[in-house]
Amino acid sequence: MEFKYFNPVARAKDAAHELILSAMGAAVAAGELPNEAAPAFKVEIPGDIKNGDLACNAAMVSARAFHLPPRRIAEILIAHADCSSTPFDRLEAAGPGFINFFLSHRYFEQVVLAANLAGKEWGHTDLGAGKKVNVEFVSANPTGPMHLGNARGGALGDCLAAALEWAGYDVTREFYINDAGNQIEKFGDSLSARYLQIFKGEDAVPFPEKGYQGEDIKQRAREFADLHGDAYVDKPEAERKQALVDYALPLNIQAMKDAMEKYRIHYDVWFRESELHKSGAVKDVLDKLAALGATYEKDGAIWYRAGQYSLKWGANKNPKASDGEAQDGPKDEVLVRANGIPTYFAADIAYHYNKLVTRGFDKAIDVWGADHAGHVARMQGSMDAVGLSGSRLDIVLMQLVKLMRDGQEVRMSKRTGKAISLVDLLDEVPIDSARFFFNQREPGAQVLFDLDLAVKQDSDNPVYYVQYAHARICSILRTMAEEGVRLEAADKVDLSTLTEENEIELIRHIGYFPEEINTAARNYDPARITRYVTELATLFHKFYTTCRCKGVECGLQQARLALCVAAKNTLANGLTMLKITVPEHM
RNA sequence: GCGCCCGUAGCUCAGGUGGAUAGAGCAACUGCCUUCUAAGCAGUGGGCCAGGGGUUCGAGUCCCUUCGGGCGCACCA
Repeated sequence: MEFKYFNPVARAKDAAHELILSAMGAAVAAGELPNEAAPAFKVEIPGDIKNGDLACNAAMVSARAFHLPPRRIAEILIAHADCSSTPFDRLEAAGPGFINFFLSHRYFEQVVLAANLAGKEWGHTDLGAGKKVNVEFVSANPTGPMHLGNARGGALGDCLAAALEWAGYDVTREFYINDAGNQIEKFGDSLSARYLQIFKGEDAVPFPEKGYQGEDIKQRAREFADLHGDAYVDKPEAERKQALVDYALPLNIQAMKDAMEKYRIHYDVWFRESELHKSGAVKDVLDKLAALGATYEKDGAIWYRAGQYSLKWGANKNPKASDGEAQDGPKDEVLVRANGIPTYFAADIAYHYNKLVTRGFDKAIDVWGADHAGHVARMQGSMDAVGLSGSRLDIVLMQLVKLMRDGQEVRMSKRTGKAISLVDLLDEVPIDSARFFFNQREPGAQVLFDLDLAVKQDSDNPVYYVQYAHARICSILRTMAEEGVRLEAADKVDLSTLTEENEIELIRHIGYFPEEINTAARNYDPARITRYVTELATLFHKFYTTCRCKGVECGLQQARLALCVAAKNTLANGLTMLKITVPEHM
C-alpha cells in the first residue's frame, strides 16, 4: 500500500459518494425509485459522531424530485447499497433522512499505518498539483521598525505558505520592499531634519509636518553624524537626503531581514519596488493600460478608469470624492501625478504584472492589513484591465492586533514612535508562543494579543499544551526502549486490538490531518492547523490517561506504540508546519 | 454619507460553506499522582447565538432591517 498523499477522509467521502450513486442506480433499476435526476448531495462529517463517521443528505435533497419522504428514500438507498469493498461496515437511516456511514475498523488501521509509514511526509497532499504560488506578506515600509501587526502578518503569511506547500503547491515567500516613492521622500526629509538638528539645535530646524517622528530616525541620523560629522550640513538638501537615505535604507532593510529570520521566517525573494521603476516595468504596464483604453489624462495627471474593472471586484459604487460630492461609479485613481511621478498604485500594478506574467506564477496571494481594504477591488480590477484576470490575485485581509498588558489595552501609534515593535515583542515573548498566538484566529478576526499570557511559560499557555503531548509520547518511547521493548514496524503489528473509545477517537483525528491541511490551504486559513494540533493534543492526553502502553500484553502494547508514533508524527508535522519547536523533553 | 469585516458562556474564541441535543480554552467549584511526564485527566455550574422580520423540510450559518464595535473611502502607501 502506497501512503504518499494518502488522504483517508477524502477517500472515504469519495467512496460514500459513489456508494450512494450506485445504490440510486440500482434502486431505479429495481423500480423502487422514479427515474428522475436527483440533485447534488453532500457527504460530510457529522458534528456528533454518534451519527456515524460520515453522513449524507442525498435522501433529503432528493425528496422533491422523487416525490417520496426523505426517510423512505434513505431506507431504499441503504437497501441497495453494497458495502463490500468500501471502507464502511454498515449504513443507517437516521433523523429527518440522513444516511449515516460507519467506518470499518480496517479504515482506522490504515490511518495508523499511514501516519507511521509516511513519517515526515504524513499530511502532504497533491491538492495544488505543483502550481506556482507567490505568497507576499509583511512587506513593511523600510522607513522604520516593524510593529505588532507585522508580527501577525508574518506568522499568518508564513504558515499560510507552509499550508500551501504541504498541500502540494510550489510556493515562493516574498517581501516587497517599498524603497521608492513618497514615503522614501518623507524618510529622507525626516532624516535630513534630524541630522541638521544635531548640529544646529532642535529649535533652529523645523521638523517636516508629515515626517516620521520615531526615535529610530533620530538614531540613524546620529549614526550618520558619527560617521561623517557635519560634512553634509552645508551640502545641497537633495544631496544630503540622498546620502542619508543611502546610508539608512540598507540598514533598515537588513534589520527587517534579521528580525524576520529571528521570527523563523525565511523569504525566497526580497523584491524592490525601485527595480520596477529602473527596469521600465512601470512604464511598460502604463503603456499597456493606455493601449487597452483604461487610462485618460486630466489636470496634467494620468488616471486609471476604475469603472467596470473595480466594480466587478466589489468596489464601492458611490464613493465620496475628495471634493465631497458622490460619484456614480467607483472612483478613478491617479497613476502618474501631474509632476510626472508614478503613484504607488501604478507601481503595484507593474509589480503584480511582474509576478503573474514576467515570473509566471499561477497565483499571487497578498496578505494585507485591513487598513488596505480600499485597495483590494481596484487592484484586482487592474489585473483585468491589463488583460490578466483578477482572480489570479487573491488578497487575504488581516484585522489589526490589539495588545493587552496587565489587563489593559496598549494603544499603538506609529506616528509618535511609541509602537511596540516586532523586535521588542520577540525579545519578550518566546517565538513558539508568538507564532502560535498569532495563528489562533482566522485572518478576518481581530486578535487580542495577551502579552502576559504569551510570556507565561506554564500550562496556561496553549502552545505548551501541544508540545507537552509530544514530549509525553517521546517519554513513553524512551521508557519502553529502556525496558528493552523493541518497536515493531507498524505494518508487522496487529492493529485490530485498538478498540478503546479513546484509541479510536485519537485515530479518527489523526486521519483528518491531510484534509485539514487542504482546508487550510483552500480557505487561506492556517489557524485551522493550530486548532487541529490543539485538539490532537487533547485526544492524545485522554488516550494517555486511559490506555497504558507499559505493562500490557505484548500485542496490544505494540499496537498502542504504533498509535503513539502515529500521534507523534502528526503532532510533529503540524508543529513543524507552524515552525514551532517540537520538544522531546519538557 | 457610502462600502467592507465583526457581534455566540463572566473573558478569549470554534462552529468544515444550510443539517441532527450550539462546543472548546481560560476563570469558579469538586475529584484523580507508590506503575509510561499532574505543563495532564475526569466532573459541576454557566447561552433569547446582539434585537426584530423574512427565505424552507431545517437558520448560529443565507436575505432585509435596527442597534453596537473595527476599518476604509488622498495627485498617501
